[in-house]
Amino acid sequence: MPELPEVEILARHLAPLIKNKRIHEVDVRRARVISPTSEQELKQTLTGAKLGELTRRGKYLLFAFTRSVKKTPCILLGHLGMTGRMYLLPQESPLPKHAAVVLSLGKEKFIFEDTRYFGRFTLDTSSIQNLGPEPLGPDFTIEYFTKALKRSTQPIKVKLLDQALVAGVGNIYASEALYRAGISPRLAANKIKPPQIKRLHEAILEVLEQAIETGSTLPLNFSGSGQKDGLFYYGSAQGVSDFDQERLLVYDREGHPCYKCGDKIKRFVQSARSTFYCPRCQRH
DNA sequence: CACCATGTTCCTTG
DNA sequence: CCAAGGAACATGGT
Repeated sequence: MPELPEVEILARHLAPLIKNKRIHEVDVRRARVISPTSEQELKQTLTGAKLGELTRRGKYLLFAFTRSVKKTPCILLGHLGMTGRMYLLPQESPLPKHAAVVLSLGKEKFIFEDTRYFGRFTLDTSSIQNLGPEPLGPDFTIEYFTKALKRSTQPIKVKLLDQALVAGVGNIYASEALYRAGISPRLAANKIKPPQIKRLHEAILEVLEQAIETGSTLPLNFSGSGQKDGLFYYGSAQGVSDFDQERLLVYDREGHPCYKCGDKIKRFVQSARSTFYCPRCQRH
């Protein structure tokens, strides 16, 4: 469930819960998620360390921590992949089936669970080196966006998923932003005219900001339940559907009427990912 | 059994 | 060398 807004919400939620907590024990249950860091290195580095700030970069979580001996601030990189979750449990609670890494923090334990194990929890920070600007930061300007789009012939929907263009947009919000901007997902990036680039830029900011704001005001279910993961952690006790219906205007709405014109929303595949759009509202 | 799924990386092709 | 496309990764839901 994790695109920028979900990761942002998670970071805000988790930050105060883990800050200044000492890591007493490190349990690596799936070595794949810590690679290329070795189990030995992770344990050696984290055991006894104290957690500090938790921040976000694109879809990545940056866990700052310090070790008592050397006071150099270090970073642990977290990524939720497609199905990752992070949350605290009471020390005595049973572990979830797909717990990948568990950190004992005293009375509680920090859980990184990930059914598909596509996520990461590693000391290797190389993957954030190639990220583009934060979409909600000062570097993501229309000028930057225009120049970057000019260099690509890829369909704009595919290009928006390129984390080197802008960091944090994923498959759901790419469709959502294009729908709001009224731009066809098939349009080549370098064919988009300035007025449309501006609209798309605005739409990206709008859709991400709105998702963060909405997520901030909801009762969230970070550890999940037996429930269908759906598209979010967002899920009140009552269920997810109402909220997602309001929040997502095109994604996963194939065959349903467009909220603007009533035409049927279409689905097709680009780079092996589903794209949803309204053929009438998004012609060029 | 078939197809689908929020993401990234690696390999191949052109 | 570079851009683009697709498969692989691993598990579960429908």
